[in-house]
Amino acid sequence: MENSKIEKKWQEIWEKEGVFHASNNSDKEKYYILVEFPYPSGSGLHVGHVRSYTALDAYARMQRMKGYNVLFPMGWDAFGAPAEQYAIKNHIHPKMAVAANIETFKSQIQSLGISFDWTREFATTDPEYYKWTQWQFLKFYEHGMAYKAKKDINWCPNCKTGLSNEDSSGGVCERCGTKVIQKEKEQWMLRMSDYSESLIEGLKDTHFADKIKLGQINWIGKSTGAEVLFKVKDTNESIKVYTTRCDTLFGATFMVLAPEHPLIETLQDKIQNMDAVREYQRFAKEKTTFERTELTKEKTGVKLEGITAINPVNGENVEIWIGDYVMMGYGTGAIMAVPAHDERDYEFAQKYNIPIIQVLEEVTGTPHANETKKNSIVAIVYNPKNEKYLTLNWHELGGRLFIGGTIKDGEDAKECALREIKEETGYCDLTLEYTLPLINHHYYAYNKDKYFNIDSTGLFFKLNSEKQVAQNLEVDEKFNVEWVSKEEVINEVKDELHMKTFEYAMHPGAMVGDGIHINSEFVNGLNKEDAINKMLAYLESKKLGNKKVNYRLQDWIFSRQRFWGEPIPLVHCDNCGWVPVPEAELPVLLPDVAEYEPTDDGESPLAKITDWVNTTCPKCGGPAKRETDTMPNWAGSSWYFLRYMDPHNDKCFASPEALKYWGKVDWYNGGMEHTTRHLLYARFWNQFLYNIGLVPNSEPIDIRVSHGMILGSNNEKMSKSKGNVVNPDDIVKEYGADTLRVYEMFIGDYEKDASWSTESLRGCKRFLDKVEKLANKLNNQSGYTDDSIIHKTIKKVTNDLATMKYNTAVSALMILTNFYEKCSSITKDDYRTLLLLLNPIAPHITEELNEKVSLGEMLCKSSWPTFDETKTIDNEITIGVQVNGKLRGEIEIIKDEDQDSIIAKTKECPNVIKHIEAKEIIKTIVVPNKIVNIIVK
RNA sequence: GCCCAAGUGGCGGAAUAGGUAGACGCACAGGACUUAAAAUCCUGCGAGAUUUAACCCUCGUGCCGGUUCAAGUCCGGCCUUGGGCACCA
Repeated sequence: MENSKIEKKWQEIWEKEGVFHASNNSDKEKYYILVEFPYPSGSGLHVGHVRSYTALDAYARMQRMKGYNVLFPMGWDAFGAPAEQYAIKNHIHPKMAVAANIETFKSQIQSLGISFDWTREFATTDPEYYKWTQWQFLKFYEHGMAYKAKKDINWCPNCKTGLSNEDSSGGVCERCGTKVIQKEKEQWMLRMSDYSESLIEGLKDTHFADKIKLGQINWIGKSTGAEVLFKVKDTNESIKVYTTRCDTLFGATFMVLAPEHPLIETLQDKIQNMDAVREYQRFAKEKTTFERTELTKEKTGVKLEGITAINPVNGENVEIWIGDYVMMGYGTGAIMAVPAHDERDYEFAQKYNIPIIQVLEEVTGTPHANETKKNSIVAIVYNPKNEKYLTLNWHELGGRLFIGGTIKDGEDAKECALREIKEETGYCDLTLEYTLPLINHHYYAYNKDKYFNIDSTGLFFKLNSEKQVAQNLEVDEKFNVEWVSKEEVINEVKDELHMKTFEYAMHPGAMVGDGIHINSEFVNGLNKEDAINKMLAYLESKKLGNKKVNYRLQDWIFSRQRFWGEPIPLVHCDNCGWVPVPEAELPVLLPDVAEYEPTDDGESPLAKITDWVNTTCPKCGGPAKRETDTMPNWAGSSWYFLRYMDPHNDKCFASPEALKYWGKVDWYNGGMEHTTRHLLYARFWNQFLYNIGLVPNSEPIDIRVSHGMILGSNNEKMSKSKGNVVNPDDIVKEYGADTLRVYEMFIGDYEKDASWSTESLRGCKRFLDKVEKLANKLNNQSGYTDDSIIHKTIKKVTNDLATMKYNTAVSALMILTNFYEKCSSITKDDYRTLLLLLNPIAPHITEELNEKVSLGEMLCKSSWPTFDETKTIDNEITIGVQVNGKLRGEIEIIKDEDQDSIIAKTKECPNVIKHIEAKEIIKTIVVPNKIVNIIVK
């Protein structure tokens, strides 16, 4: 059979009969399946598009056959930089290039037989569509959700446009990879951060995959903490900081302000080193220009000389620094620094020699009544020459330990450690590398029959030379001094305190874990959580601070200095300020010109088109200028799923009836790369529309799934430069659309990446050929030849198509086909059911075969086969027999056969007999219908 | 550094309320058909030991340990790869 002929034939029949048109007036239950619309690039359809379109098409086709009124639309996300770049080069209007690309994409998609309802097609660049994008922007504006702000924005010097944080992640422009710089510019913003909490909460009303929910939650970045006020000594000013660790307030030894913090200006007369401060501010700004993301992440800062803050809980003086590791855009732009318990503060304090006060210590061992308190040390000595550690092997008296000891009166930890090392091992030429955080350890000393609770200081020494003096041991000190490797330490040192000390020594720095508080007056002895609560209550009662939730999510920078985007429908009048374009005048059309070069001063190309810019004020009729910024690419895709419900409405963006009938998108598929940004924007947009009463659901999407990429046969991303690109057109031409569809469904787990293999593709062609050949062995009987296999297959395919397990659905159909191939003849019912089940994945060939052997109505208009659960369960089952957990034989049983009978059968199994004879049977486990395990001794 | 996902034959991948590991497909090998090739059909195909052969046996789902009658699947600790975030206080 000639593929291209029959494919074309059926595509035309479907089109002519309108079988895939969704009706807005239907008694059937609705089902809305959506696949992300593509950006119609010049390079045409990618085999990756084929994967997700086919997958969702298969599901849509099955749902229709099951009797749902399925909405499965397609359109074009056609605004964006590539079309504009192309237009700049070739001096044609971008809409020309877009129209040509759409035509290519559409014919490619149609050649695959995807059952989109093309009557609902639109592009985001259609004026009839972007009219409503503009209209919705005005709703944001009317409700105070859009505002213009002078902001340091991410600026791409190459594209000459502002970028959102999302578009410039990693410090480079997403489009061209140029390093992003900071530029101050007036930008339209949407108050997306107002929706932070609601965007987290709303996830509960969705059925997104967990990893997608998690991705969104992380992106929003909620954190709970406190704002605390630090007074600046001898002024009326105070500094507000945000912290998640107010329990460590007693350990705050300095503060750090963001370089742009306004307090610096307020107190500039008091700051004695203003020159240095100014220079640092310049340095910090420059740094963002160049190497913000580069490796050199060493902390830098400048102390503000002449001003001091006061720790609100203990009245201590606190140094004030500025440093660029504190960001103005998060929290309050100022932090209290607790070097003992925060890695970054620790690094900073180390570099600038600022005191470190530990206020939380880890607890090891088990507490007991009547403990004796004392202070001790654990000393770890490292010999860099042979990379070994000094240990004492106490054998059965305590195993392998480092050197320990009790601090005597008048001695500090270091002196104690040096003394103990000398007495016990004789080594005396040492350098102290680090003093490690205190550990609170509980233990029982057998030799003294006493419980102890010690504060243990860990010390990490480096051995300079192997110079030794004589040991000075007490009578009960019976150990061997041994140097051992790191591995031996990890494997052999069992004592909790010593092990923990070693961990600290390996990773010196701040102690960020939980424990009990010390040096902290009223929170001493409390753990982290309790201390946070008590501190919060204290701060609130003294009006020094309050509980505060912060989010990383920021407002959405909604302006772009580009030509090829939706014009922002506002005009600026010197008398009236910003005035919305009246609804009757929407859409604000892009002008028909042929020059789109961006301007050097960062204005949109539209700014040069004076005919377009100059207008009259809708309010006072005086002269006014249009806003020349356009909307970001994400705007059009933030609500397109609503437009599909009622795509040709010219009275509103979609009628309330249509919105109500179609409701949420039931099943939304897209790339993993869009699961944070696009999905978050779309949810935000929809939640806003819901809040102002324009849509019936707060959440627009019920289930979201993502597909894996199709890689080249060399396991790398397909790209022209790597020469591993597979063009779907070539495959359709050579093997047929159905083969390509079956192969892409069979290629592997839908949600994971998969690499292309033309050999495997041929296997799928073979499968379809086999299906075709079955047409020659039909008999005249009715009913199914084998109830068991067909009902099992119906069940498997039905469930697999609804859970995105396309690969195993295809596999089940292959098994069924292989089975029928072995039969001398099969019934028409057998064959028609096989064709029905295969139809969603391979629609053309199955329709053709169905027609050829006159099995009945067109498959896509027929009902989906149903299965009888009882027929999917086998009556005779082969189960395994294990002896001591190892498979030794198989037996045939009747379903739910009684245990005694099963056990009797196992005893007849020759190989089982071999393994149990002359042995005592201890236990026999019979798992009904699964397995038998005989335990012998 | 942090978060997430994944490691199963020569390859793509099946199998998770713990219960016969390797379904299905590819590649490969042998055979049938053919003057021949392609196509098609049949058989074999994790590793190893033994055997004329079969049966059978041992090992085997990244590594180490644990729970269990039983672990690819559960728990603890690593290693590797891929992806996301990256000074978020």
